[in-house]
Amino acid sequence: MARRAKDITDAELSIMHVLWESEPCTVRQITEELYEERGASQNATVQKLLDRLEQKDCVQRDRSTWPHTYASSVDRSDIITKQLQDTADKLCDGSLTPLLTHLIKGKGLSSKDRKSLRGLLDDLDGKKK
Amino acid sequence: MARRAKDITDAELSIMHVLWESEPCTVRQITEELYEERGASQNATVQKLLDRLEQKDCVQRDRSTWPHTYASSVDRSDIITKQLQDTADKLCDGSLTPLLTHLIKGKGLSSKDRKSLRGLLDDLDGKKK
DNA sequence: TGAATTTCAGACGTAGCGTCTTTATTATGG
DNA sequence: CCATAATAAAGACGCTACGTCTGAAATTCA
Repeated sequence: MARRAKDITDAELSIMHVLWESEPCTVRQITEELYEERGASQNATVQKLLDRLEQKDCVQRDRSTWPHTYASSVDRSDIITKQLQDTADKLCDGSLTPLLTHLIKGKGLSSKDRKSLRGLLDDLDGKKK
Repeated sequence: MARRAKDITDAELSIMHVLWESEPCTVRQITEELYEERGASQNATVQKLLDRLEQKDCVQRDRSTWPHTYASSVDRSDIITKQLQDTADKLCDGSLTPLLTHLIKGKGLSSKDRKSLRGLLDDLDGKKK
């Protein structure tokens, strides 16, 4: 089987969400944000998830502080890009355009959305010209 | 952890691709398509994957024929929808619009693409009016 | 009926995930 | 300077899913 770069799991993603909201963070802060009661085990779980995120190059760890502080080294849009490219690879031979047309054809698009998208397209056309 | 509807795995997806190309299919046909040499074990693997796909309501199985024949009961665009919605749920609070703008802002968009997208938007506006 | 094919049920090894326990390390208040 | 609390580090555990394979029952056809 093809060995793709590791995906971010759900539990890991919940940690990324905390970091994206307020960086940098200590383990303690993250645990308090995610768990109702903060015991030793919850702390260790968060720590482990951070370890793995560090290995995946998704968070940066500052060992000069005590306690260590963590900051995200990828932002939401990086992950969106990766995810969309992944979907395109698996389902559309790698081309993103089918995803786009699919999204546009879908229901949940208000007239305001359409307007702003048209604006984006205009910008692109303008720059290219 | 949240229990989402099962995703289609890579091996399962390769089977779906075969079905999407030519339905209905027997196990044998699929195996021949996917494996160089077709032994008993390869057959069983394909069978098992089809079993799981059936459980996930992704393929339909016709037990009145011999050998049984299989046909997809979801098409590519259903899975694209699910996948995009999944991404939106995880990364954009469920809204698809960020994905769209993200895609449009991305590089790989030719002027022809932009033109056809604009056409799609026009169609939508027209119908709504 | 016998041979070949297909179906069915179940097992296996591997891997990842989320969690937890234990031990070592660091900082801090008395 | 020591005792205590907090944190870091390392590793184990149970679970689930995945892809694969084996062995036995069922079905078709010559």
